[in-house]
Amino acid sequence: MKSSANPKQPDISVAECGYSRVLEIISNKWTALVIYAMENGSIRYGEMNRIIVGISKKMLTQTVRKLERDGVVQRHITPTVPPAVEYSLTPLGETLLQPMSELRQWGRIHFSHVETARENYDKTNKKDAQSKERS
Amino acid sequence: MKSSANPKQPDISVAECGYSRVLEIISNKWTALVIYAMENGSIRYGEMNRIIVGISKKMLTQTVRKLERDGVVQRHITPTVPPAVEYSLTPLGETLLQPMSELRQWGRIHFSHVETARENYDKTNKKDAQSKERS
DNA sequence: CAGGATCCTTCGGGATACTG
DNA sequence: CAGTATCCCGAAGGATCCTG
Repeated sequence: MKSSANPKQPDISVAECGYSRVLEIISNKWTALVIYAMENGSIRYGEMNRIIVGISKKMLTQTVRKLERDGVVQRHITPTVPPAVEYSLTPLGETLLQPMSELRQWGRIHFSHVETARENYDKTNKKDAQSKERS
Repeated sequence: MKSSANPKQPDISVAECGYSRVLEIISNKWTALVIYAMENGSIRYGEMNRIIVGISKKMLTQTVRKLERDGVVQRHITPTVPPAVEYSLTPLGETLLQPMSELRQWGRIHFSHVETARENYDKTNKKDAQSKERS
């Protein structure tokens, strides 16, 4: 509600930043993995559940539903006796692969640097009360 | 612990995906905004607190500390009478600007599409119990 | 097979008050 | 000015059981 009283820089708001909107879509724990599971085409529910290490059926369903609602994923139901459900990226979903793969690249290239920085930081600031590291 | 029993596709794990590592860094609510606040150079604590709409001092400090620990941000303290603290991106931090701006671009370009998809989804699946939308 | 429903724990993060 | 310290709540997410 408060307009910028400081002309030096524009206000940065969550609402106006396109970035926040993307994070709203892909920032949770499993979404990215689910999208990657579909980057080679259709994949079945159970297959994803096996391939994505550590995900529960609840979280898989929840994640995939949210992505479907956002229009980045589609469901194809084959009404066989045990129902077979296939998931795949929509054209909109495919447009996400590029920017996401850049982030993944960044992680591969720079993450060791980040880990080193963390060790140095923790070494310098000897505070056991923090214990923010996850060996 | 369980190795891939399915040779058709490699396992996708949180631990092995570079993407998850990046999200670990930038996926929380404020990090991206804080980084954007620094993309034009050094900026003071209070200035960020004013520019980033809605952030609390607690969250600003917490976010900036985490980024410092990860090596993407540096602190410069000028020990004047009221201390002046400047924050800026490290070289490592600057490498994040590019992939992040692509995500931001995606949001600007495609988010209206997502909103439309949501409306259609909610219209089709008339379930008030869901109420996942945030007008 | 592909979920839905429930319960329960953890944690992000907001509000407020205090400090060097 | 630039934080730190507490309290507290709602949402994220895991575990378990049930179903068409």
